[in-house]
Amino acid sequence: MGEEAAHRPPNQAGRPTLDEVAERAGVSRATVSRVVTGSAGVRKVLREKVEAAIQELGYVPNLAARSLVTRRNGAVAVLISEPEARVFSDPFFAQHLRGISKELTAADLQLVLLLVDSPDDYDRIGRYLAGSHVDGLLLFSLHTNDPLPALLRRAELPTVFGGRPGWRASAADRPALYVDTDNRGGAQLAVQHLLDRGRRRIATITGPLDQTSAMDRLAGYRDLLPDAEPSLIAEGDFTAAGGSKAMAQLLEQAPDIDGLFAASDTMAAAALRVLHDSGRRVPEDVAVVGFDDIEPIAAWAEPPLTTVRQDIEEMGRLMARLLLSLIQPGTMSEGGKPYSIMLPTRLVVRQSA
Amino acid sequence: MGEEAAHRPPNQAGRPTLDEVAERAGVSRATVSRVVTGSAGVRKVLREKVEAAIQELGYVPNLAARSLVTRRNGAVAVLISEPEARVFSDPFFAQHLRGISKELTAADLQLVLLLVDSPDDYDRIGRYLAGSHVDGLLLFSLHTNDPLPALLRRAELPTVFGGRPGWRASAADRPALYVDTDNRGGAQLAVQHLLDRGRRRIATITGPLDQTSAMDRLAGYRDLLPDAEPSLIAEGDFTAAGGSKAMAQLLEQAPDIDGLFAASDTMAAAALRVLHDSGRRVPEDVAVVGFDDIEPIAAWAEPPLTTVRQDIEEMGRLMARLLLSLIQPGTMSEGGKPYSIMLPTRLVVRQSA
DNA sequence: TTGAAAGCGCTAACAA
DNA sequence: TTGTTAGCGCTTTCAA
Repeated sequence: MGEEAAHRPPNQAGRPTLDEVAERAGVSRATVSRVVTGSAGVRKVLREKVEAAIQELGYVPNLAARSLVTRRNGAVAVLISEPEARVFSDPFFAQHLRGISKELTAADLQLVLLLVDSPDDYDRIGRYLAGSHVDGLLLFSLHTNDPLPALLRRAELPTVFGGRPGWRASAADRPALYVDTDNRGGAQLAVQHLLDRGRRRIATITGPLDQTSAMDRLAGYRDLLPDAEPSLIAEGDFTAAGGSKAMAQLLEQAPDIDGLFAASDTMAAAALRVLHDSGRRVPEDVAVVGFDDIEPIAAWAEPPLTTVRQDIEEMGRLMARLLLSLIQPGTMSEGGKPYSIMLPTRLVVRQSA
Repeated sequence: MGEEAAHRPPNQAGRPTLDEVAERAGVSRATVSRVVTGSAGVRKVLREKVEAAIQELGYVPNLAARSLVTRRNGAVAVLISEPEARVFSDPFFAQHLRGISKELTAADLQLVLLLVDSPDDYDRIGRYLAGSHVDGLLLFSLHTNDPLPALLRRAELPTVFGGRPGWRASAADRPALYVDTDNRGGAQLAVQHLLDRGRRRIATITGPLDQTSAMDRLAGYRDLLPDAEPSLIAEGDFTAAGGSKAMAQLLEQAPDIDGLFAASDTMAAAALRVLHDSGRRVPEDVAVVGFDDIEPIAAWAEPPLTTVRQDIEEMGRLMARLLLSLIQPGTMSEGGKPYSIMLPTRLVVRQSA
């Protein structure tokens, strides 16, 4: 009972604290802290003593304690707000995450994944984001009517968007930072390729038109085909089911089409099947170009898809880097202000067009 | 200069603290804390006063401060240790994550995603896990020679495995908790279906045999075909490329096969293509059964794949629930000890067999 | 270059 | 039922 230790709860799973390291190394807490944080001004002798003690004890700093005083959390949230099944029917987000993870890892930041499932989640997410648990936010897949931007304005969290956000910014807002694929240019590439192949009745299956990526791809189509009749355009939703439906609709409205630009590989693959079932040959009767270049879909489609490649992993990496420049202003090599980024696309020619 | 506030750094983005709420509500810090944590014993009058103050100030508790004293973090790590591209060529992990996220969300826990990319990462991951930043760990995709288990033993973190771990436990270890699919039973389902269809020369393409899921699926095949010759078995790696190669090898070794069980849909789809290119018809000449039932692959294969369905999202959900029972012993409804779980599979019959 | 000491925001004994 | 008080483990002035 007289034992000091008996009164204290065991520290976290018996892990050593900074004080214990200090005692072992025969220095003060402050010195150990300096060594751990890598700040200058510790003599080599002492530093080595401390490092040895850290090694022997297996000391690992407690992040909670640290961020309580530094007001930094060493963590970044990734928020994916896509209630539809689409998210999980293609590896789009997985690739993004990989890119993000690589970059964050290099900066020693943790990735906290926030998935929005139902509208109820917005509340919880809002609380979390406001709770100063993360230093920044990477935000995906906004539909134009998404309630998230409002939440964000309150949280005042450094944020980078994946894909150009679609809402009208009010004059007071800072411009949103984003990383996007050149969707419009990519669509132009696709349509130009179809034109080069001699196609003249070129239809398109769009994504959901409340997303900028879908809108931009349609805009690219229209750039080259300003006079396309409405019957050549069908709205899909980036899913296979939506692609099938849109393709069937096109075939009904314009049975004489000889080219198709589908705004995603998933929809293109579905269209391929509908075309096949209708007795049309690809590419002989109808040439098809997709978008994304998602390998298991595009390369293994029947026939393999000609498609517009976007580098998703690179997008993720750049998003992370942009966010880092926001929350660690000194760290980044570039001196200038951070800018939104538009990544180029390129055409991958396989057999469908 | 005489101002108190002038000496203090602004608190996190100007966010109110517990003290400010207390002052505003005219109560003590402790009372506010009681209200916030929902612990009993606060009069209704005071509670309402506090709640009003919280509302007005927009107070959100600082998690770092809280976990510093509670020694709980309100976060769970998901560690995916799969250096190969496979992870990102099928939606396997995305589905898992969704299930996990749902369950964790309900328990108000955050999901911290840890991705292992290169061997160097193990070090960082080990440090993170040891740094008491998370309350538990969900661990995926262990190969039998994975260095992770050793790291874990040191970290002493409550852990649930996705898929039965493959290493030999030493007697001293607690048995590992895991959630797995009945891989062996599923494989039996697949082979039995081929037998029922009258196939007699049934080959299999396995996964990488340093993973238990692959080993178990092969065991299921052998259960029904104990006399299968070695030439009917080819090792793949769950990827499309590996599936193609294995299929080509099988065709060479045993050109007369009339049935195939591929241990993943991705490999089955690749095999389909090789079979097609070799002039064989599916299912007439060779009937094919896959494993997973990953929709965009299985349903859209040519022809659509008959396959063994495993409920991946449910696996994720159960993993999370199991972990919760470990780290919140009181909370779970079941009184008993936590057990490893084996999920059933079922055959989805489409056109390939 | 080093150490002493204050305090980050919160919870949880303990007292009242 | 409420308030007082003592830290959780760490960084960071400030003095020595």
